[in-house]
Amino acid sequence: MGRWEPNALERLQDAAMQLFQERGYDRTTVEEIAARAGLTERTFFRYFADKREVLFSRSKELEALIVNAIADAPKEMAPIDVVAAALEALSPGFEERRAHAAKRQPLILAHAELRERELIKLASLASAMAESLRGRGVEKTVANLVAEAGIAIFKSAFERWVEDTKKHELAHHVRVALAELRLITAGASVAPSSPLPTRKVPRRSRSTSR
Amino acid sequence: MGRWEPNALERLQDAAMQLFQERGYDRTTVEEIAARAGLTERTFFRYFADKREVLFSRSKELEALIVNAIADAPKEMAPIDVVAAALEALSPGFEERRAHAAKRQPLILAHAELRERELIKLASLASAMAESLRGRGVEKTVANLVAEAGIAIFKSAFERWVEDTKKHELAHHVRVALAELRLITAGASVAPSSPLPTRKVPRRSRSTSR
DNA sequence: GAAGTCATGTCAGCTTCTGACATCGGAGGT
DNA sequence: ACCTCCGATGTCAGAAGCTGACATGACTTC
Repeated sequence: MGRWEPNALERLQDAAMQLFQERGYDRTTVEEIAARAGLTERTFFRYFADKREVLFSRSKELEALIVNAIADAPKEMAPIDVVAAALEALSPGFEERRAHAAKRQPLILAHAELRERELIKLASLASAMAESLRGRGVEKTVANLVAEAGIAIFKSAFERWVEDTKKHELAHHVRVALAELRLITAGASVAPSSPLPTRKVPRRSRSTSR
Repeated sequence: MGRWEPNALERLQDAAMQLFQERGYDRTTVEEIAARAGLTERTFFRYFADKREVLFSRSKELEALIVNAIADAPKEMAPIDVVAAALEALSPGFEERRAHAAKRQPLILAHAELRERELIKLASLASAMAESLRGRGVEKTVANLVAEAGIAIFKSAFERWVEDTKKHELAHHVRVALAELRLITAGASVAPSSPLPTRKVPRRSRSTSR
């Protein structure tokens, strides 16, 4: 494998985070990041397709985790519950990185460029989820909508998790968001019987996989 | 107002679309676009913050339409129905531009840069919708979720509208998407009574505004 | 017709990103 | 030990996107 100093990729990521914190994202050049990592600009672009990617390289792992969780869920489980369970399964991994997320998220929110990148990562995640659902026999348009609903739940849950001073874990917020989504869509049309229930945060419906 | 040849902005948009069709997005430079419009590169960047924006300048109008439709909806209407009605209200405007959308959408889907921009426009739309819902007294987290659900519905509906060989109007697809979303979330947990209905695409629940 | 205003042009420069080619340092074979 | 190969990194040149500062030209207004 690699000779030279090891972990070039991580060194670049660390250097980037440091510099973004020190001077802000747009007053940091790729050349500076590379220099701090003891590398050259050209090498940076061998590891990351562009400057933004240095903050998003973990997204493929996330995608894999979710896709697997969806594929492995019990056959009878309803698609929306499968997705919610898959999101809950991310909880431990997120818990480890709460501190990192707390630094990273404000940075992303402050820069449209980075917001865009985050959004396309989520869109890619949605596609992967939809694909995985179709593997379970869910029809295409439904799979797409469930995946989008899953993203909506995740966004809502993640946002609250980051801000949560009580430090509830992500899984908790996922359950809350799903319950809220159910309340929201529980109007008429499908089951014209029961008018919105009053209970605020019902117990979740299913267990987490993995 | 402006002297010189009028409609610089539209000339730039038209030139851009032409060139993107002829050579593709990334083999078209801003300089070329400006030249075809009879202007200079510098002027292009006075009208559009970056190269991508030339394809997205109408998004603010869209946002305004939706925000107003939400604000003007009847008091008693459930938030999700308010949003769906607002989306249905866009139908006529979209119908006029079906041909344009048919050229533009494949272009966007083929280029990650443009996908990103589209996604952030939708995110901005979601924020605006949530804000407008809060103006109706909807609680913050609920407003955010309803807005995200609205975006999910819109994406689903728009995608099908673009591909629809039968040329149903957008409003129709919005109703279908909302109905599907209701089926999806209609599991247990909120109303543990009725097991998933079998009907595939139920009639819509509410009327459209405008 | 002088002054002012606003859209546009000109120019210089930075940053991001890429292709082509050179180099360096270890792995493995002999 | 030596040679050869290969993969990670460096070097260089350059295109394209984007910006600030300032100049210019056209049309309005008084």
